[in-house]
Formats: sequence, C-alpha cells, structure tokens
Amino acid sequence: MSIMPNIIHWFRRDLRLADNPAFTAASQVSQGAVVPLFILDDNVLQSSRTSAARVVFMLESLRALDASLRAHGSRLIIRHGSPEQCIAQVIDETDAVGVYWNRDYSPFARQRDTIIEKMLRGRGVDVHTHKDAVIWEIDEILTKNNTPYTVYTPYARQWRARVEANPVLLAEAVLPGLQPVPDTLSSSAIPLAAELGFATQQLLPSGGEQVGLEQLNTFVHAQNAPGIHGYAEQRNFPAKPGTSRLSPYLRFGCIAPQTCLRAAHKAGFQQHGSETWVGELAWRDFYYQILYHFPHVLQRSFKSDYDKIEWDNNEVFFAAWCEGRTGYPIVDAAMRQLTAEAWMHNRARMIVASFLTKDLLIDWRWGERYFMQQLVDGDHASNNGGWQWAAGTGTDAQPYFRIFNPISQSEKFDLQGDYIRHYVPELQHVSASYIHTPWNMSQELQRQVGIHIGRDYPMPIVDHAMQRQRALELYKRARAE
DNA sequence: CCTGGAGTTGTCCTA
DNA sequence: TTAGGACAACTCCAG
Repeated sequence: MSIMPNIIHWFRRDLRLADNPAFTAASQVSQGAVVPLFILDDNVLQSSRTSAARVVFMLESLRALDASLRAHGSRLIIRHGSPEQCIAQVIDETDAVGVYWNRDYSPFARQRDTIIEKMLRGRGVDVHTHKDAVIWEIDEILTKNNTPYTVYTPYARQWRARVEANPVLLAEAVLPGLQPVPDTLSSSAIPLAAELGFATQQLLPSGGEQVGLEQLNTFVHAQNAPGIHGYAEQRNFPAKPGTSRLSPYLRFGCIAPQTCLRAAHKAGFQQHGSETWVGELAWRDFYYQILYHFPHVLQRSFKSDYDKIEWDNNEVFFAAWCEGRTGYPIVDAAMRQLTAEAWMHNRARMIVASFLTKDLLIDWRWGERYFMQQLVDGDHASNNGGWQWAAGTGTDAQPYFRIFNPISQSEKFDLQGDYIRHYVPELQHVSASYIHTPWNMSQELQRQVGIHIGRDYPMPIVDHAMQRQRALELYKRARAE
C-alpha cells in the first residue's frame, strides 16, 4: 500500500495520453500514483452488436497505450469482469481516493456510469468526469428555448460560432510526469482477440494513438493525396483516398476531436476543405446529443409516423445485400469492401443504406445492426443517425421522394468503375460503359470480357424503377395512417 | 404569438 | 443535350 493518495483513471473510449482531459486532470491532482485502468467488460464484448474488427482494433490500441504508459514510467492495469466489481477491487488494492473518467453518452454507458458513481460516492471516493468525446457537449448547444436542436444546420451554426468564440478550446493539454503504479498491483495480460472468441481475416487499420496522430498529420499535410484541402472536392469518390480515415481512431479515442479541430484550425478554418471536414466533427456531436436526448432512436424511428412502414423484410434479399450479390455493382462493391476491411466509404454507406431501405424495402434497423456487427468504426450515435437519415425516418429527414438511383450514383461517383472493379473482381474486364449496368452487355460482349451475367455475377435482384414506386407508396401510406 | 425562411449529400420528366 | 421545375407538406428555429 502506498502512503500518498492514489487516483484511478478509468480508460474507456479515450485510449490515448495526449489531449486527454480526465487523465491530465488526474495526473495534475494526484499526489500519489495515477492508476491507469482498463476493464474488459463482458457486457460489451458479448453484445450481439460487437464486431470482431473493433475488438481487434481496441486490443491493439490497448497494447499501444500500455507501451506509451511504460515509456512514461507507468503501465496499464487490465481487469476482466464487471466494471463495478473491478473498480471496487482496484480501490481496495490501491486505497485510491478518487476515480476519473471521460464521459460517454450512449444509454448503456450512462446507466453503467450512474451506478458506479453512486457506488463510489457511497464509499467516500471522489468521482470526476470530463468532457472529451465531443467538442460541444449535450447541453452546451441549445436553441433559444433551451431545447435540443433536431435540425443539423442551425445546430452547426451555433456549434461553429462557439468554436470561434472559444479559442481556448484549441489549447494543447500538457501531460505532467507520472508516478509508477505500485508493483504489487496485478494486471491481466492484454488478450489476443482469439482468446476472447473473436477471429477475423480482415485488412484492418492499426490501432493506437501514435498511428492515429500520424494519420491525422498525413491528412493535414498531405503531399501526394488530396488531404484536408482537397477534402470537399474528393471525399465523395470511393475509389480515391479523399477521406481522412480517422473514424476508428475517433471511435476509440486514440485521437481526440479536439486534436482534430486544432489541426484543422492550423490548416485554416476558412479553407473550404478544412471547413467541410470540421463540419463532420459537428455531425458527430449532433448525433451524440440526438442519442442522448432521444434515446428511443435506438429502438424506433425518430419520427414516429415511420414506425408504421410495412417493410418487406425479405431475408433472401437481406443475405444478398450483406454478401454483395445484389447485381448492382456499386452496392456489391461497397458491401464487399465492408466484409474485406470492416470499413466502408461514406458515399458508399449512403448508397447501400438507400438501397436496403428503398429498393429492397428492408427495415433500416436490420442494416444498422449489420453495420455495427461489421464496422471497425461502428458507433451507436453516428451509425443510428446515418441510417435514420438514409431511411428518411430521422432528424433532418430527406424528403421521402428523394430516393438514390444506384446506377446514377455509380456513374456520378465511380465513373470509370475503379471502385467496383477493385471489390468485384468478376467485373474486372468490363469497360466503363457497362460497369454500372453489366446486365446490358450483349451475350457476345459478355463472352468477350469473360463473364456470364446471371451465372458469374447476378442479374439485379430487384428492378429499381419498380421498387422506387413501391417505396414511395409505402412511405406515403405510413404517413397517412 | 405570429411570420417567414430554410431544410447534407436527389431523381425524373419535360420542354 | 441540357436546364429547370416538380416532387409535399411540415416542422424547426430565429426574429
């Protein structure tokens, strides 16, 4: 037992040292050691919405975090079990007088944290929580009537105004030195994903703070890629490296949104690309506050009218969508990218979400769940927001008649078909003129390019024009009821 | 309380 | 070939 009072920092979705408000505060306040604690929670690991990719990425990020802590003379303490019991044990073992963490806004996390906070206060242990995962928190951006915004544009105006009025936000946090945790304190080894029952062959990004920061740096100072300055123009083309690819790092807090904002500020907020990219940070915050204030969105439509849509929910079609065999090349390319990389380009996410809901007439919640089970960056708030937007059931709903045409989208955003050919090798030799609609090739042409549509690659499983009409009717009926 | 402008990322038909 | 209007009406939000 140490003599000086120890403090626990509970790492959750903030797997980094830099710009970590709760960890920095704990380090500054503590007169003893800061005990860096991470808990492997079976409730999370065994959820039906967990993806193997996220587990792999998270474990890698934990290894990186442990290495960084060791470089500072400390180490990461890992426990496996219920957070409540694990924290209580570590307090017993360290005589800790306080616990620090960064806030998490999902319903599950809030419930968990409330219970733990009560338990700690009951034991006379101080609890300090900090804002970290967002730029502006739940109650910081409200309308004139003190109600949460439910439309993005006015929200974003307010969000930006506050960023410009509060340059302090952009100051870099300085991490003080760390005292070693007591030698006697035990820690589980960071397991391999396989030991937790997760396996994947996917090509995943490397986890960790250092990789995340390097990637941010590359994006902001891009030489051979569009980077932040080309973001506005390039981000919609899935074959191009036009996006930052930072989503998994933000998801696990390997980098902080504050760090991103500072980088964008250095690149110049007035720059079009930078401005557009910062808007994506505002979208993150927007959907976190939507989920916080309207937690029912995880179960139902934001707009209750649309709970009445009578979906087809055809399971054969759903399987074809998941596996990338719908016969629409852009949809199949995107779904196969998801399978191969546990990640999908944002434009492609919109296209496949529109296709699932408006062409296959399948409940958006099926797609939402599948995305969570696959994505390396899967986040309840953003994923739900994106799906409800695409389905037209959510905040800022697009007009219900605005239905993506998978062929037009393909021609517009993958004109040469490079994205399609990369993920759908059957179509390798199909020219740009037929890559979006390979079923239009004559038998003769199919022979020439070595493919038989209907055998080597499916015919379209639905007719877009027909399904579009049906979707319009279904939505109209739900509204009328 | 009323008023008016506006609403992430589209598509299709017609002239 | 291309440009423009229709596609609905509703709710949100600020003044």
